Amino acid sequence: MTDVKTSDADRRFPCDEELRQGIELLFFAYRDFTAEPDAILAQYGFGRAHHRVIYFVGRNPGMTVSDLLGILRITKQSLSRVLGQLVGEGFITQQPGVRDRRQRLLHLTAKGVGLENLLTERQRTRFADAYRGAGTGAVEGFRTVMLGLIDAADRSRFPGRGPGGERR
Amino acid sequence: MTDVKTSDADRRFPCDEELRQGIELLFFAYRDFTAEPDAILAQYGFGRAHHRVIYFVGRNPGMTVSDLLGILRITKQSLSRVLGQLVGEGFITQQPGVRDRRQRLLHLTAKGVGLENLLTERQRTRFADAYRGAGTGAVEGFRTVMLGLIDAADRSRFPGRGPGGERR
DNA sequence: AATATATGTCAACATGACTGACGTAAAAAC
DNA sequence: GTTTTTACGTCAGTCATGTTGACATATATT
Repeated sequence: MTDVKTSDADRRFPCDEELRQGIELLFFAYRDFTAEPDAILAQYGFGRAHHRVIYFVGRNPGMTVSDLLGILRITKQSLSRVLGQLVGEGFITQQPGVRDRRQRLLHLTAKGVGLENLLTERQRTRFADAYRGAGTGAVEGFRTVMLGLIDAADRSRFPGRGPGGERR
Repeated sequence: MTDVKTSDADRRFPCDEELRQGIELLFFAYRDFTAEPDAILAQYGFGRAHHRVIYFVGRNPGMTVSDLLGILRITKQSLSRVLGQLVGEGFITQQPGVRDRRQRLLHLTAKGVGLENLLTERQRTRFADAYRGAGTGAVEGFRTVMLGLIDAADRSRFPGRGPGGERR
């Protein structure tokens, strides 16, 4: 295991400059990370919101509308328009849940999988390049810091390797 | 220096699961990172766009409108509305450049500094907690990966420590 | 003197978020 | 078995933030 140990001396108070660099890294990374898919989406008459829905439904097949709302943290009215378009244009299907027939379980269609791949491909490539250039130790560090930035309640969405996330 | 060396064996191809976790880490981190300031901004009748302007003007006093447009990557018409409000309500001042009198050099007023601190404070705290919990090695890794995600043209905005960023 | 640059402005439009109100079907509780 | 809660949907209106396109003005540059 890449178990770079973290001494107590390592856990000092970060200075203002470091913190602001973090803030800016996040801003620029997000800006550039979303730019390519946005350009593709525009050709379909879709926006970033559509990508998010397609992405998470692709990642969690059979998820409920509530699940999706919990991830996106938007209102059902906001989701409704976007999801409605995706269902209407045949990218996503809804089917009643078996245990609970009030639920509409969401799945990508073949067409939906195609678009998901097209969009996410760019983002995967961006991460693959960044990861490969950085090495696994850096990737571990990246993961640990990112988990620390995320609200504690949502850290459990990232199970697995490394103590960084679960602690605290 | 914290010079964790990165062997060639370390630079393997990341698997799909790792890449998707990266994508999701970025989504959740950005979502949670912006939530607190957004809530404060709403009380001022402002939005996230105002925060971005206040942040970068605070960080680069005397910057030009062009500089700001280059960072935000939005149109001047979009910026105009937001910047106009901030100037109109006394958070930002514009003064003609000395060398080039066409420029409007941007500065925060005392009121602007106050709001900037109020907003950015939350984000700094979030980063401080994440950094302290992770240790300096992890922070280095975070920085390296984030730089790799950012378009090469903008990496020079993050000078200094570590080889991770300048290479490539 | 002509051209390019830095900035601003008017107008129209799209996206994606919000609130509030109301409706329906199915599950859960009493 | 009736009531209540839950999951989901919908209509209507509003706001913030982005877009394009056209035009204006002052100052630098050629």
